[in-house]
Amino acid sequence: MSAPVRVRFAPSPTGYLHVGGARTALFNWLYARHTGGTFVLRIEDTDNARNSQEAVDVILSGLRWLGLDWDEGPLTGDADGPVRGDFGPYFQSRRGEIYRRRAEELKAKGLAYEKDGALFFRMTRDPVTIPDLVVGDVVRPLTDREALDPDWVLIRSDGVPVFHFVNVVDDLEMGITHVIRGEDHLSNTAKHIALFEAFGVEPPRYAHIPLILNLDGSKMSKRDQGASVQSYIDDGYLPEAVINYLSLLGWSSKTATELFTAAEIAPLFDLPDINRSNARFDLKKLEHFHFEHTRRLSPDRFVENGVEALRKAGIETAGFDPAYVRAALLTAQEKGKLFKELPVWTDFYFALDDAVAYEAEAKAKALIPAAVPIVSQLAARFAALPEFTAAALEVSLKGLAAELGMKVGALIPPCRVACTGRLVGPSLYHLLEVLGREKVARRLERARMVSGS
RNA sequence: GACCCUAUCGUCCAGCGGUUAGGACACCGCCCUUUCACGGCGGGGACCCGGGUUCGAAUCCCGGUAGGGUCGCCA
Repeated sequence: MSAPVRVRFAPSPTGYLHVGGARTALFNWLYARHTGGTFVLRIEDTDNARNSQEAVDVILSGLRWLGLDWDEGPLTGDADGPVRGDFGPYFQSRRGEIYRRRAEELKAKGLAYEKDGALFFRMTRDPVTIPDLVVGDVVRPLTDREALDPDWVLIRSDGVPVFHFVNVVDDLEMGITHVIRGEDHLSNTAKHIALFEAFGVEPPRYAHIPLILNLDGSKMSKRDQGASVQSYIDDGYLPEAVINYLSLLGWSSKTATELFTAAEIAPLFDLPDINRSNARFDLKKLEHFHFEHTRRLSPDRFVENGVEALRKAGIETAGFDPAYVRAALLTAQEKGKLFKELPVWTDFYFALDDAVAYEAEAKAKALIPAAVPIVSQLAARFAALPEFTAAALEVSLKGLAAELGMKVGALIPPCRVACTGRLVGPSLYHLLEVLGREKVARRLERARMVSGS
């Protein structure tokens, strides 16, 4: 029937991957996976001044982090490096010969002419109808400015071809069937369609997706909260959370659940279901998805991410028993915090010589003279426990509270601060079990002395 | 200035001529609870405005308004 779908993500290597670009890549990826088509990655590095291998690497690593694998395109940020696919080069900076050939074709057809050293395209004066899969048919007449001089530059006087030209030539040469891109390109599509017609070929199908704006409705620029994919990596978000959240910006599964992985979304995803209105970026909801996905994460991956997060915070876990590290980190999984915050929740497990760093407020509140008898009696009871388990510890602590005629809530803070240095943290009894008899004993003893002084 | 797109709770979505306008996030209250959370229960909160069409409009049409986008020898 219809030709196999070929879509592409064509970022310009500006040094960072914009969240809007990430969603464009995601929608292209989803459509390719939905249709069994091909997802192409092409680097639009015509603007030599700001191109570098590092800038391309940022794009590649961002996409890889998100799990958006491409079927064709560069394997590294090196424009002359290894690629996959038969439609290369995948860097526009390496496609000069193709652009020259296509420019000659237009000149031969009388549709392009030179003026002032630049090559101009003889643009149609008639309104162009843009059939869009998302918005419907859009009729784009010339604006008043354009009407003054409808022709536009294909190749600048310095010999560098402009975006509209290379974009169309590449889509044509690479056999792109569906152009899924931001709505900011909608008006310009008239130029692109006119060019395809000049080449005598059918334009691809277009799907212009709405933009992502800041929460206050302003346009999202580089410095805005959440604009860069790198910020999610740095803050320790789970990529599946970012994917999940982004997929729901402008698209809806129309099902009861909103919690999905990219692989689960692909079968449900289709172009006509995409919204027409812009969406605002709400970090709170992203955090919600992070929470949900984190709780569902396999223990192995959670521990792996956790160890890395601790390392970034300067806490080395290599010197500890792997089973201990694993058990320690896992007590924090249900909290669903960003991995950047994980050190605050688990650093006490790795305090050298059990010299727990007491948070000022926690110490002032819990490690006071009144805590001395509590801490020493707890220490005595814990020491006598046959089994050092969460369940036994709970019974023990609650039993002591009852005997002392005190509320359980009065014993908790001294014990928690003694062992963790903080007033909040993982479930107390579980954390005690993981720390183990020796560490808990040493920490209680130290807290007893600190409280008495 | 011209042209294009859009318009449902604070936010993201559902709705596609007849619904008590639904869900999620956020927010508020209560319960549970060793802290913070989780969880459970409950609550407040929206169809931008004005005209049409229709027996009947959130849904269709027109206008206005507002927001966004485009009109480069930037991408």
